[in-house]
Amino acid sequence: MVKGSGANVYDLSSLTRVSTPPEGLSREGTPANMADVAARAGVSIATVSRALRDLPGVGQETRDRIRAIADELSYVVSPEASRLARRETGRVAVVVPRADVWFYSAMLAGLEARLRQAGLDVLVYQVDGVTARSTFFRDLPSRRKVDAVVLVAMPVLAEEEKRLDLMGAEVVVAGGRLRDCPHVRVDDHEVARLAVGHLLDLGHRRIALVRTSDTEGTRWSADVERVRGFRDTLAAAGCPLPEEYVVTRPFGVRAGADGVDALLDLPERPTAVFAYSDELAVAALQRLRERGVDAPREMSVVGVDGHPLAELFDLTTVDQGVAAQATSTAELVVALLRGDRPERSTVLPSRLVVRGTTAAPLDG
Amino acid sequence: MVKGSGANVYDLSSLTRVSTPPEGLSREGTPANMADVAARAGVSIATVSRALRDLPGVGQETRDRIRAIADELSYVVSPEASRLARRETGRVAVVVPRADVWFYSAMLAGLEARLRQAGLDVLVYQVDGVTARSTFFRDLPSRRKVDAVVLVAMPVLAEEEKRLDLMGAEVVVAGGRLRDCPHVRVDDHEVARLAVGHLLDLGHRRIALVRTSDTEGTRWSADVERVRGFRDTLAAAGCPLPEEYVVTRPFGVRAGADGVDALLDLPERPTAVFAYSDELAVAALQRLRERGVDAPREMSVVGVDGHPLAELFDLTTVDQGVAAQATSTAELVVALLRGDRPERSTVLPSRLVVRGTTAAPLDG
DNA sequence: CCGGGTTGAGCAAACGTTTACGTGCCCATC
DNA sequence: GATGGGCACGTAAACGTTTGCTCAACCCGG
Repeated sequence: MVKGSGANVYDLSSLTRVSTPPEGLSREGTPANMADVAARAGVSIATVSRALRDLPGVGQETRDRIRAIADELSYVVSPEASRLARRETGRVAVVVPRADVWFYSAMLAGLEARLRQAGLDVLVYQVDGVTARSTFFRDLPSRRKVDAVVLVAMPVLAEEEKRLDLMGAEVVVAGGRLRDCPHVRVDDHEVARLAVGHLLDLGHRRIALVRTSDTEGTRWSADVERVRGFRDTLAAAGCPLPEEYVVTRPFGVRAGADGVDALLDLPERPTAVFAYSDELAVAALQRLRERGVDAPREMSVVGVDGHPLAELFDLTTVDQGVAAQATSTAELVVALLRGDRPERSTVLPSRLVVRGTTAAPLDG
Repeated sequence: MVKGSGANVYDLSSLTRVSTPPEGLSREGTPANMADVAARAGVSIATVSRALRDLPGVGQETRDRIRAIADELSYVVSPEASRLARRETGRVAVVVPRADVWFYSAMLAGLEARLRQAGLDVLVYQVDGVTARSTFFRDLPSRRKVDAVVLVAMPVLAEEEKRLDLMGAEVVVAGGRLRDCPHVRVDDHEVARLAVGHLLDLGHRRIALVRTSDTEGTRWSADVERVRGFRDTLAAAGCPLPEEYVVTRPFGVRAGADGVDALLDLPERPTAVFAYSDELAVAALQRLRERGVDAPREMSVVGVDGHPLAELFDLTTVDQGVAAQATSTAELVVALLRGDRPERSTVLPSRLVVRGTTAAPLDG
């Protein structure tokens, strides 16, 4: 307490309604302020701020005293006030089509874990369907609420892309790419090549693809590339690809089963199926079983993802390391917010995991 | 700049660094302020605030003009400032053990959807394991950041419960109950009764339970009640229950498989299994198949949840209406924040869905 | 013409921090 | 014994809204 005409430099009127701070937790109800802590410690608000944030310019003794008092009052800073003053929110929005689908929930889980470590809060936005998406990009509900937005495998129309600039936050893409946004993904062409290459190696020549559609006409990079990888790999091996071998079904738990049905009813059945995701593949396996078709003897199945179920069902799959993608994306976000100039584009490896649902075909 | 001596009441110095607002989006970079809008409209900040929030006291013409200008500048309020002033955050924390497990992700999805409708943002916290939980309750990282906290099926120690009061926000529980917190759940005793009752009706007498443990010693109400329901129903029917028939395995995708293994190796096998969740049940079915035990002929299986996989695998289950629980919880939160006095405790119905994995036992 | 009610709008004080600047004070240095 | 440089801390101006007051103008019936 250096200068000050009297002892009490901070007259009570400045202390937001504190008249006689009771012994307990400041005034009833409302949580303690910095002002309360400052008053008790007999220092200025500025000093409290510095002390609590480990900034220099505060004596060790004062610092300890302030700490103790803050603790006693169980004081925490008001994030609103703090962020208003420092112009950043400490929040990141994670945008997914829906939170209850494994791929997205796994991404969300990984992102949250890593971002939390960095002291950032995670806001979830579910944006599903074309209309929800267009409203999202029209209103940009996350504007000014977050420091960064992570779009998880979200297809975006060209005109919507333009509005990204208005977001007023770093935009990062996970599990695909979009415009010139920094992103983290796997090489989906390679994913398909791994899966189909494995089937070719086993001797398959009649290989089908089962995928789900967004039913919305927007092309998502991962989708496009995976299909292209499928076609390219077959073409490179000189395999014919009848159009009926590419089956698209609306997203849902039955998609894989329906896809298999279509394939089994074909005059010339494929001997192997490349399923777009493990969930699809598991559903496919189940339907095969129901129809008495033995996998892998009569039909091989390979999925994509690295879903826990794949292990359970002994499913051959291309693991795209969702957890790694999530962590890497989170790190990208953190680096951008710190003002670093991180690698703007990371392509993580995918890995073929051979299990029991693929084998050589019965007939050559 | 107190009382305006001239026409320009809001002199530029108050307009945060605006010297000559260019035609475009206010000053470069930084988003537009209310002050910018006010200046352009030639009105006071207060009027802008009222106009944009549909508060009375603004002429229709002025209101329209302000709206147009705000639109043109693509202005959005700063949530920090707004919330600092009105003392509420407009945010709700959803706390789950982990986001990548179906039950929690489905809850999260349902909560987000409904809360978003109400204009609330959703912050996710993953709090898994006993140490993470104790830190969570020690630091209460969500303090002052949210208006309400939704704990989703989260076991809490007695001493941790005490700290809930410090949260400084409404605390609501989904999928269970806790202290005197308002909550939404199903009757888990009834859930077990439905499942086991169904098996008894089919003629089973040797019925086992497979559950997962949190490995942490904390008892979660739903767990306790489900186990009790299981025991009570069997007891009421005069069924013996050897202790080996209650199998607990650590959480994970293998839990169901491991549980089944233990049961199959018993000298006297049960004829039916009540699985704690559909994921467990599906894993159990798979292991039965691998070991050549036919379900339901040699062993009936019933799960709990209403997981999409249950339909796919034709699994008999007790649907606990996760979506309904989520929605109902969200509505409870909204009502509490509005200051209503809603029903503090809602018990939603659960429903037995009979499918193909349960049948009469082979031997009486 | 007058008084009272209504309406539209501005003033300024919060809200609770952060931070660029000051300002004494102590101590080492020449 | 000045000089000057840290150090510890205080001052006050942001940060961008919300909201209780105040006030002028206008309308209308009497």
